[in-house]
Amino acid sequence: MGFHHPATEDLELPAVLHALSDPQRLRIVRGLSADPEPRPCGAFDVNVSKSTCTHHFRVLREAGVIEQRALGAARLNSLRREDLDARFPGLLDAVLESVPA
Amino acid sequence: MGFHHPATEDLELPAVLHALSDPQRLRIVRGLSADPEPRPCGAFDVNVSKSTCTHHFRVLREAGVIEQRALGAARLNSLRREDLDARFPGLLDAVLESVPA
DNA sequence: GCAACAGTTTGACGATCGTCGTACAATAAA
DNA sequence: TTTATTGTACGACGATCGTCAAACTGTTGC
Repeated sequence: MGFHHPATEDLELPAVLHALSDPQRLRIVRGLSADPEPRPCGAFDVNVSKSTCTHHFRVLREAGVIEQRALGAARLNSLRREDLDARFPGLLDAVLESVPA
Repeated sequence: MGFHHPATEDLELPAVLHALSDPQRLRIVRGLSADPEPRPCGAFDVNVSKSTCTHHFRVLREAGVIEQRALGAARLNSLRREDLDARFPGLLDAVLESVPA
């Protein structure tokens, strides 16, 4: 419950880059960008266990890449695109537009 | 001596992001961007030991962020800006233009 | 109430990371 | 030929990482 979301001005570049440097998390962010509709953790194409999933979403949240909002038992995840663009202009777009490999 | 530099088309986003996610390496890249003149490892504002320095330059090189060219005993480091821009347009600029914290 | 569902917490595991010191190789300068 | 200078190679160290399974909390629905 103690969901900590860093303030926009507290976002740190190394933390954001590290959060984005993992393939699984990159896939989460890509999915969230393709369809910005906030949705629960289970609704992502991530083939790892539940606990690993929790871990990845926490890394993304604590770096300030995503926002997690509780809705009942679920956690609605959304991209903090505005905050990221304000703090690191062009970064998210550059990451997302890179050839999907 | 077996300096391995990945080909442009082999650059991988997670590896590049990981290479850039360390403060020391970020400082190296920033310095190399501020003054693109190729220069030896010792000419950087990095306060770690020699061996750690070698390590950081290798991570950057193997991710394809920098190029290392031997000149006598020294290793001339330069930014692979064109290759990075070709493979991940806008990424390096976004990283470098983010507020220097 | 009870079962199913959605995530978290904890603890563990091997792997990688950032760091160092020492020893080494190669070049440059004396 | 010595003696610096520049950087690499090789362990080593504690810390963090990505992963999992098991147990748990909280919600939804019967």
